[in-house]
Amino acid sequence: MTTELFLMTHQRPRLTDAERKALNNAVAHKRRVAARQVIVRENMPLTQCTLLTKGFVHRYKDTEDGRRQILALHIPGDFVDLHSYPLKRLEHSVAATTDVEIALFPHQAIRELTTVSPNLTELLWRSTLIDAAINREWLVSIGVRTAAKRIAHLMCELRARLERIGMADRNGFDLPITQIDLADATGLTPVHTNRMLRQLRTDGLLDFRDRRVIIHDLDRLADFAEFDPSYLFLD
Amino acid sequence: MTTELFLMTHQRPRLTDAERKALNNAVAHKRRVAARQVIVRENMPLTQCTLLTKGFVHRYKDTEDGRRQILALHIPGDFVDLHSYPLKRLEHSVAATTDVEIALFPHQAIRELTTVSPNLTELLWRSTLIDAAINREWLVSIGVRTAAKRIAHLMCELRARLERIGMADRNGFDLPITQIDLADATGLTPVHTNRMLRQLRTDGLLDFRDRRVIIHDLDRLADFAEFDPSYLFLD
DNA sequence: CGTGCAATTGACGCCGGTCAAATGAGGTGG
DNA sequence: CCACCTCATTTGACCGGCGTCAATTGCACG
Repeated sequence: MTTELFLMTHQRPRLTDAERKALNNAVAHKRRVAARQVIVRENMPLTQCTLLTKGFVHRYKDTEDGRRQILALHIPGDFVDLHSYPLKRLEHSVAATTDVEIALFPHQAIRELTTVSPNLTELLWRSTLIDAAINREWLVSIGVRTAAKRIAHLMCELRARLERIGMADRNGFDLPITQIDLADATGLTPVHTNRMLRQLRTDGLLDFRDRRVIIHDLDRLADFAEFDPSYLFLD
Repeated sequence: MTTELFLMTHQRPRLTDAERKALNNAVAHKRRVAARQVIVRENMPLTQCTLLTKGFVHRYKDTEDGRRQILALHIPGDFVDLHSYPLKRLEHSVAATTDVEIALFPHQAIRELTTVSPNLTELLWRSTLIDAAINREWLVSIGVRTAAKRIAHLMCELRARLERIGMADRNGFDLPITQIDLADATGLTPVHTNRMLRQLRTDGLLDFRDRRVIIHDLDRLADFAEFDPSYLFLD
């Protein structure tokens, strides 16, 4: 089922089988997109939403002086731009990090869902707000945490999110992004990101190489990063 | 009308008079809160939402090492914690910046609104997502902008938002926050914030003193800050 | 085998943080 | 009405984390 991972990560409010089926039926069609291709361009009028079913996607904003801030990293099961339904456009862009598979939901179909089921409305709404909570935690990271802790914190977050869809365990996970992506997500330079990764590796906290994160002692890493997952609303 | 400023700042989707009235009737009661008092505490179960009708409020998170990151500044007409309706708790705290007046909406009343009116649902949902868009723009600010530009950008944002509710014009606005608040919002230290304010003043871009922002040339300020208001969805 | 991009490392510089102290303004109690 | 306290603002001196610049290495791919 296309929406399987999404529903797996959103346990509340509880849905009836009819509601689950209705959500799944709202898919208009599916698409594949190649790595590094732009999926949604900033400020373009939108009429559908994107659910990520396979691969990784990132949301980002380019600045005048050629810098890029990554605003979010999305994993399978994430409703990447559900917020385009009430907003009708996005103020940032979305691109495929890896080769991906996506499912498209016409805004009109979502509106019908919200008309029929307040329960489903609440769940979809909630989903967009958990994304916002993650945005805020990143604000805290970039605002007050040191470079090494920012990276460590992000890794803890990704691990927790990936674990829920069966793509991570306590010892690590595959992370198909570059150090440049990681730098743009944490507000650091690639050079300094590299140095901090080396330090984290030397300290035995984290080993990120060849697109894979290896964690030797998750508790110690979480402790170092001051990671408290309550902002993820994992429930 | 309690919801007057809120409706003034959310023009779409268009509401019928009945919908406006229904929203207004969802207010359970009003309260005053003194400056610096906490209104919502992190992770406490919530059963109602807070609409700010008078004064300023901020959302923030404290870190273990005693630092504070301000996540949002709210002005009259803002639905400060509407996101608590789908989330049932907040992962951050909310406090009164000044003496404030607030109106409280029980979650149950909001649920009834969403059951009755998809239109109203979309508007409320949209409101929470505009807050999220502002969070993301702050992420860009802290992630890639220099100290002076961060401050200038925030001032442009606040001016634009305040103008819409008649509390600012092109020449400036009252801003009842301290330099410490400003520092915590921009991810800077109070000392450096003070230095940057002096520089902005010297450069003739911005004069923030005695709780008032004076702008001599808005276009020049916006240009310096690379301020593009599209993320505010002002319409 | 050349091309291009990611990863890595060293040298150096600067933006913004830290520390410390002075000034000023508002509030409160004697 | 003044003494005193508290907190915001301001400034100077110094420091360090992270950025900048530049070069090298490694790897994938055509």
